[in-house]
Amino acid sequence: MVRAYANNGHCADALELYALMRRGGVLPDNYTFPFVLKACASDSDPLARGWEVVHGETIKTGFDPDMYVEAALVDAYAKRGRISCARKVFDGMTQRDLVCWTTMITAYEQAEQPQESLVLLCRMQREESLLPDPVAVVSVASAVGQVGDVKSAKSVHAYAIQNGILGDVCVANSVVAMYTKCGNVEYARMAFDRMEEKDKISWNSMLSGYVQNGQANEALLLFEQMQDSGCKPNPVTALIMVSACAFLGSCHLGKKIHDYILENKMKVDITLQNALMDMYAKCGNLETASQMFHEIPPKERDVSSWNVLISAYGMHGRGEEALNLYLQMQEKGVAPNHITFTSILSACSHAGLINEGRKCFADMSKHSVMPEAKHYTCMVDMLGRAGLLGEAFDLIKSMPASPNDGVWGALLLACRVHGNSELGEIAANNLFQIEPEHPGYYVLLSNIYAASRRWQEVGKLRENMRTRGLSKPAAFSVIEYGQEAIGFYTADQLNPYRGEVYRHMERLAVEMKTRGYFPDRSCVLHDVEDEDKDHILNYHSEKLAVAFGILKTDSESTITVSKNLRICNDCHSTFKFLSDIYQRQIVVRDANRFHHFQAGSCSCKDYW
DNA sequence: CTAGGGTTAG
Repeated sequence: MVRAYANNGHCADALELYALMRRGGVLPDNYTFPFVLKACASDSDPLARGWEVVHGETIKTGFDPDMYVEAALVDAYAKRGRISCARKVFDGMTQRDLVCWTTMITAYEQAEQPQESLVLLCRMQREESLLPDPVAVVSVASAVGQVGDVKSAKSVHAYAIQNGILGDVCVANSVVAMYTKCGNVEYARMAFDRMEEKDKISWNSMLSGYVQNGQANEALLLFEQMQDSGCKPNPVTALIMVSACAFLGSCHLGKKIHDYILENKMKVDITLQNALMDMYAKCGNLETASQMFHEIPPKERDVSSWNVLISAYGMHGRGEEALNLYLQMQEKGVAPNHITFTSILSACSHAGLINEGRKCFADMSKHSVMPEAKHYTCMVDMLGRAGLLGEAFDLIKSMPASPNDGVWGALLLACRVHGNSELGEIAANNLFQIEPEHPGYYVLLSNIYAASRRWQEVGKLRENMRTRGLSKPAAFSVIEYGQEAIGFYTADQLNPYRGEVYRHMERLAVEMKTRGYFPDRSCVLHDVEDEDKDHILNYHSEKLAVAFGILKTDSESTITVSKNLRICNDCHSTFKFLSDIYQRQIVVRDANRFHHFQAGSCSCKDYW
C-alpha cells in the first residue's frame, strides 16, 4: 500500500500510512524503507523533513547497511538538496552496484555540479569496471550538457552508438539536448533526424534547442513539421514556442501561437500564462501583458507573474510603475526573490532612478535574498549610466566574490557612454582574461578608442580579434508587416526589398540633414572617410527595417522593429528625427530594452 | 514486493 502511494505521487498519503503502521507496532523491513524514502524524496512540501526520522529508523532497525536502503537514502538526501549528506551515505557503503553509482552521479548533475558527476563516472569505470547502461548515459549526457563541452558530447554519443542503446528514446533525446546545450545545434539536428522513433520530448528538445541558441525561426519551421508529422504539441511545446516568439519579438507570430493554444483548448497553467505575458511585453504590447496579469485571479498569481510584469515595465523605461508593482506584491504577501530584484534593479537603471535603486539593493537583505553577481551588474549599470563611474568601480571592489564578466561588462559599457578610457581599459583587461573569446568586449573597447579617434589602438584590437577568429554576431532586425515578419541584416544583399529600401534610406538621410540631423559616427569602427561611414550607418539593419516601414506601411500604423543587438547612437537619433518628420510612431526593441519614438523624442529620454 | 533517467522555467 505504501509502495502504491509512493509510486503514484501520493507522497503525503504514503508517509501517513507509514506512520500509522509504526504506531500500530509493525516493524518496517528492507523492503519498506525504499518505498518510504521515495515518498520522502519527492514530497512537494519543501519543509517536510520526514527522511531524517526515517534515516534514524533504518539504523535502529538494523537495515542501514542494506544496499537498496542506502541507495534510496542517497537519492532522498540528494532530492532534498542535501548533497553532502548523500555523499556521506554513499562513501559509507561497502558494496555498490551500477544503480548506486548512477544515483550519486545523477545527484551531482541535478545539483549543478556536473564536473563531480564526470569524476564519479570515471571512478566507477576504473575501480569497479561497471559499464553505464541507458539510465546512466542519460544522466551523464545531462552533466556533459551542463559543462558544455562538444568533445565530451561526441564521446557520449559514440558510446551510445557502440553499445546499441541509441535506439532507446530517452537516450537519443538526452543526446539531442546535450548537443544543443553545448551550442552545437547542427549535431543535435543530425541526431534528431536519425531517430527512428520520436516522441513529444524529442520534438520539444529539438525545439527548445533552437530557441536556446537564438534560432527562433528554425524553431517555428520545426513546429510546423511537428504538426505535419502527426505529433500533437503539449503544454511544454507551447511554452517553448511562446518563448521563441518573445525572442523574435514578433507579436503576430506570438498571437498565432496564442490562438493555437486557445483553439486546441490546451491547458494554460500559471507558467504558460506568465510566458504569454512575457511574450506580449517583449513584443511591445505592454497593455495586453498588463491586462492578462489583472485577469489572473489574485490567488493564482505567483512570484513569476509579478516578476514578468515588473521586468516588462522596466524594459519599457517605466520605472515608477515597476516600483509600484514591487510595493504592491509585498502588500499582497508575495515575497520577492532573486529574479524580482534583478528585474526591479534593472527597471531603476533604465529609468535613472538611482536613489530608489540603492534602496531596493539595500532591501535585499531584509528579504534574505543574497546579492549575486547579476544584482551587482544591475547596480554597476545603474550607477555607471548615471555617470557615477567611481562609485560603480568602488561597488565592484566591494564584492564578496570575484566580479564576473557581466559586472565588468556593465562598467565597460558605461565607460563607452561617458568616454572614460582609463576605467574602460581596466574593465576590458579583466574581461579579456575571463572571456577572451567574446567579441562584444573587443568591440566596446574599440568604440571607446574610436570615439577619441585613437585609430592605432582600434587597429590593434581589430587585429587581435581577427587572429582569434572572432567576429561580432551579425546584426539583424525584424519588422512586422501585415501577417509577416520581415528580417533585415546589415548591408543585406539577399533581401528582395533591398533596392527600394536602400534608395529610400538615402533619401531619408538627405531629408533629415536639411532639418539639422548630423550623423553620429562614433560607433563606426573603421578608419575610413566620413562619407563612407555615413553609408555604413545608413545600412544598419534597424534603419533598413524602419525605412521599409515608412515606405510600405499605412501612415497611421505604428512601426514595430526588434533588433538582436543594441541600437546604435546614430540610429537612435535618426528615429527621433523620422518620428517627427513623418509623424510616425516607431517602436524599437533592442537587446536590452524598448524605445518608443514619437514627435521627435524617445521614451528612454536618451538615457540608455 | 526494493534503489537511478530525457523536454519547459520570469
